[in-house]
Amino acid sequence: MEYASVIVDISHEKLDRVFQYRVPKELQNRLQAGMQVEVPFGMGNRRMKGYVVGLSEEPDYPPEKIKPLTGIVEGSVKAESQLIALAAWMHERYGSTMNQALKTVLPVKQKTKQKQSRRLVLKIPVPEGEILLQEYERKLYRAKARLLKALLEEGTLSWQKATDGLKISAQVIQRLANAGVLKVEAETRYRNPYEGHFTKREQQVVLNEEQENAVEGIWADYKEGIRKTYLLHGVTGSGKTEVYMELIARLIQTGRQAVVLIPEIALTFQTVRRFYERFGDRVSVMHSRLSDGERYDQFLRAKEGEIDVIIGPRSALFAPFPKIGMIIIDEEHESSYKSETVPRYHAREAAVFRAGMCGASVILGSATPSVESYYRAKTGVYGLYRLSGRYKDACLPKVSIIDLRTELKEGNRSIFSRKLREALGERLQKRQQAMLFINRRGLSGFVSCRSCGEAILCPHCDVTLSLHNDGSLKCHYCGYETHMPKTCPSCGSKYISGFRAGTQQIEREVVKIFPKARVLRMDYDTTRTKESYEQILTAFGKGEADVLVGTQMIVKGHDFPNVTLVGVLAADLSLYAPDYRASERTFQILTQAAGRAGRGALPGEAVIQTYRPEHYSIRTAAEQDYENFFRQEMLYRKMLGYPPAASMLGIYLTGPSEELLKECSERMGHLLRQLLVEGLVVVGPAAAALARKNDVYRRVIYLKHSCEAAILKAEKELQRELEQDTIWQKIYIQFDHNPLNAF
DNA sequence: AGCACGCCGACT
DNA sequence: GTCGGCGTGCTC
Repeated sequence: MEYASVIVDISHEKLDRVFQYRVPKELQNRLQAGMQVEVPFGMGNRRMKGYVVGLSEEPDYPPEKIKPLTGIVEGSVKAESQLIALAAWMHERYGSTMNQALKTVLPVKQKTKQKQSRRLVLKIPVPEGEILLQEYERKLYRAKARLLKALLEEGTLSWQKATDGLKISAQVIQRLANAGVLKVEAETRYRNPYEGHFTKREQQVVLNEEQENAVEGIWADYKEGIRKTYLLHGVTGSGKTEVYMELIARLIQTGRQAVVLIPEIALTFQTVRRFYERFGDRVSVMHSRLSDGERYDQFLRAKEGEIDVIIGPRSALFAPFPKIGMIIIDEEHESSYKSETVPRYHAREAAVFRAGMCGASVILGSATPSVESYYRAKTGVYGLYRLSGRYKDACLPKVSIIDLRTELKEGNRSIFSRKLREALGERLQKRQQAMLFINRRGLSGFVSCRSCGEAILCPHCDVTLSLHNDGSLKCHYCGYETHMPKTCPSCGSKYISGFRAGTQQIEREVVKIFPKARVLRMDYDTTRTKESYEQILTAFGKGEADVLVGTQMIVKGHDFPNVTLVGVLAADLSLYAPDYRASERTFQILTQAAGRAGRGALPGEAVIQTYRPEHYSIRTAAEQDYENFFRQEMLYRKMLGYPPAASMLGIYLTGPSEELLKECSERMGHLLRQLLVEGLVVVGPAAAALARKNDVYRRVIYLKHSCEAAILKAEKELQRELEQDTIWQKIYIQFDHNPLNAF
């Protein structure tokens, strides 16, 4: 193949296309798609890196204008053509440049890291080397002679020493390597980050009837060549992992590989151990603590066929396995599966696409499935299996809902209800542990009434209005604006204010009431580093504290058998996030929180305090009734045209000038409203939830339509319009399909 | 993105 | 007359 199609490593729309380069003869047998190359670019022929996305015999461009590429980037490897196709899909679907898509998909090794960690090893017998050395000296091959001499003396030489100390160029090393005189080896052989911690154990796994049913059902489909997506809906502790492992064990027998995606936070010692004990070192674990180099090594192992299973966060999806048979996404409802940076891909969607290419099945597991996935399962798009029993007879905790309005009426102004205070005292006396959880995710100063519990909502969007410093209330979806009222619009009470409560206050309050209690606090302030996060959890697990106070992070991950009480301080807080997914998140977080109590032999109890005890997501979470929650939530989504009842596209506009951005966003809103797409709803423009970040202003427009094809059509047409005027080049525009979080 | 070409204002 | 402003256009 004489010509290579290259995407240059500059993320700019104007350069987001392939450029052809001639492949020098000596590289023609080595160069493959997916590799990184160095090319001369532009009139100054400045050296750029780029990705090879294709090779061809014939040029598509006047051959006399085609320049030769200058080299292959050290350490770059051939990618599965699948991964390039996946990048192309991401580029298309999420509107990133091809370069950005390739960068997220292809493993790249840090050049500096590699140099230090490589060494040269002599590969021929010493006598033979000495003869060769004489020949080199005779022919005045100075560099080769110098290198060979050093190797004959030392046997091995670090790359660093050879290049810097002996001034040997990479080309000379390459040539000697090709001649078989030496070999370049990675100093640190593939390191297995968990090696030695666990041993594989042959174990008799006994599945219960529901687990058996799921495994046999999915496996029967698989054997018949049916590939689809399944939802495994199993309550916490019902043994989803056993189902995954059994399926993986069978899959491996057929010579295929499996990818297991896990939210970073759930990637604990316990999870990892179970996989190691079952599959031994044929498993690789990706971990945020792995350096880029180590991550790359794991990918290399996958490529070389040294492993069958890879476990990791969403990026593990890009493991270069030759033949994936199953992709498993555990806790599929977790928002960490959606990338927060361009390309804003969702691992679930990307997994389904990749599975389609390589003939794999996808298994989504969750105790509280996302509304989208459950909707698809209900409508028959996904297969559905249920696990309803907790094993070892552990029973679900007893949940009580406390109405904080009643507490207020009866004179209790404290953040603890009488019930919670009593329960807490009881645990302290019995030397059991308790967790206090404050649900303050995505809070941006909403206003609620302490008397009736109502929050002030946007009359158009049904999400909470945000209180701004100037005293105004604004909607982050449509831009509606009003003044902060003096009294509650629904009941007239004057107990109305922005809600302020944090983990520090709770900690202080606990110590005030129970001076002897040992309290640990876990929130963004106390967990700046990854280590402190684990330290706190370990300390609490060892019983070094009686009470753990924290935000969302305490309800995910670790099991604490001695915790018998979970208190949710204000369950409705997350209901007021300015975001249509607020109810769904509240249900999920409350279900998870309640599930933390009584994981061991002792029975558990959960106390949920709220101003809105009648809200369906709080009620159904207390009853652990997903089905009922889903029914009510779908009604709401249908009524207001939110996903999955409709399709939604977030258009994010950012720029340094507030006026220009405002003008552009208004012009875009106008353009969109003039598009001839029937039934298209244009919401906004409005200031983003985070209206300014690092002095860059942010605005949003949302598109809604009952049919996704219409949204895609509108997006295409908008993009065509945007090319007509250079004004759009002055701001940044991003597209986000079915956004999960407020921008 | 970066770099050259090019066409107008204020300066040794 | 020249130096330098940044608008426009191109990059295999």
